[in-house]
Amino acid sequence: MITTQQQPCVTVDLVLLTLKNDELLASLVKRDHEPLAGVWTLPGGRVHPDEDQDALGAAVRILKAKAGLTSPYLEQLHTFSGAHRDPRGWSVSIVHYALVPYASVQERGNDRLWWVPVEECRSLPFDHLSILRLAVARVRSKTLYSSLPVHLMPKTFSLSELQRVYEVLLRAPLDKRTFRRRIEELDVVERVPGLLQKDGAHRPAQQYRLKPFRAHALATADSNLALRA
Amino acid sequence: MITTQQQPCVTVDLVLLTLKNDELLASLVKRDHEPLAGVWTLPGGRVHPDEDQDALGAAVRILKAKAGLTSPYLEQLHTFSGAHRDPRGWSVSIVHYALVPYASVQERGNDRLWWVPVEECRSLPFDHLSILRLAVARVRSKTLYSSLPVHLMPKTFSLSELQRVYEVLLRAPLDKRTFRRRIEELDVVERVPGLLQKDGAHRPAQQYRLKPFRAHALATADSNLALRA
DNA sequence: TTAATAGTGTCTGTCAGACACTATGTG
DNA sequence: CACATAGTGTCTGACAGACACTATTAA
Repeated sequence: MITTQQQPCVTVDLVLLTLKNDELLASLVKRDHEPLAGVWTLPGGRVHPDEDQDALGAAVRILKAKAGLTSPYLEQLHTFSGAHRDPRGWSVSIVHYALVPYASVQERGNDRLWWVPVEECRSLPFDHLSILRLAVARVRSKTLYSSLPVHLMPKTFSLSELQRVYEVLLRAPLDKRTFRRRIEELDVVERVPGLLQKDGAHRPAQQYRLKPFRAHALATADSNLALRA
Repeated sequence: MITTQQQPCVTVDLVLLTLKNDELLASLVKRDHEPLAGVWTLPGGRVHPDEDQDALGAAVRILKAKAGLTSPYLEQLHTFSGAHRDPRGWSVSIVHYALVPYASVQERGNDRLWWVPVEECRSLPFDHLSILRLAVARVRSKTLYSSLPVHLMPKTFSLSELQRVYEVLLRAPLDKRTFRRRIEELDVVERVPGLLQKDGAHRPAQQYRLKPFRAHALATADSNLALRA
């Protein structure tokens, strides 16, 4: 493989995010090849032209292989490239980010995944720290004006729980009335008829779920365009 | 690994946009190689690992080579990839978009560039029409909340001219007072001291220019994050 | 009853839109 | 002067934030 050097190596890396105990977590895997075998990095892998339709397809495949997840919210983030990001030479990483409910992470308990609070990630190999930071920034930014965080929720949830998730992502308290008005306008969740959550000495909460047609949003491009147009 | 063929071809394509006579124009070039030699497409080319630092560097090089332009607003748009977008096989295009003042297009008059009103682009080879549409949508979207369109303006301009550009991009009339309040808040342009534009039987207009530190914005990532944080 | 959280009614300050007004040039 | 465009003052309706209030459960 002397000429492979001429053509850049094309990979897909993933930033897999979930929320547990009011903390945003990212998943890392242990590298099994050199260079840096045994070091924790973002999950990723080469594109397989023979089996992947496109980069999104590769992301789906890698997500399935490394995390056992099949249909979370998945969107292209940015493409990182250059001569110096990987010691093996000029490389391209088409980075995608995914949001997963912590419940589905637990279901498919996967020892090879390590979930780290994003705030505690201070160093990662290659350019993976910048990648992680960009993904987190993107999610926080979209949280300001979209319903993106619903993809971090379990199948059903209360509006108070959803508000808590927004507050964690935005690192600021939100007003209950304002929050509920916004969510209603966004029109992405619906009441689960008759389902209440009783969990303590207080009024039970109406349960909500993602509206069906939004449930498997695989955004291939800037889906926020529609929101503001 | 027998597999140089297996490695996808990595290219950078450009959506070069300018504004002339109240119309948004995109630039096309005539392909000089097969397949589709002689057909008009978006400018682009392979990444040159030996001379390009990264994809942005390749974009800058291609922009210089094909359009003679050196420092317009340039930003990564999206990466298009897959087995079916190019007959030669699995390919990756890291698409960037650039905004250029029509004045600088004229200076470096380049016969090989054809400027087409984006509304009139009804078909392009490969997936270039989707690419063009996404770029235009991105620019229009950012116009709603950012100062992006200033990069389409000549060195100095009046606020009325800038408003006209916003109106063309948004395809809607804007209120003068509201527009000027917004531009002032964005804090990206400054008065050119004492410079007035006299062009008719009416009060002359104060000239403005980009604030210096923003003049050469080469965004490597989502620069709109900062705007909304 | 109290405590705790769910959910609603409603006031108010802010601000975008609307638009009338003034300013300043040419002919 | 008339006319055209530049630029400003200011009113107002809509709405986000604030917060008090009611609702409903367990203990």
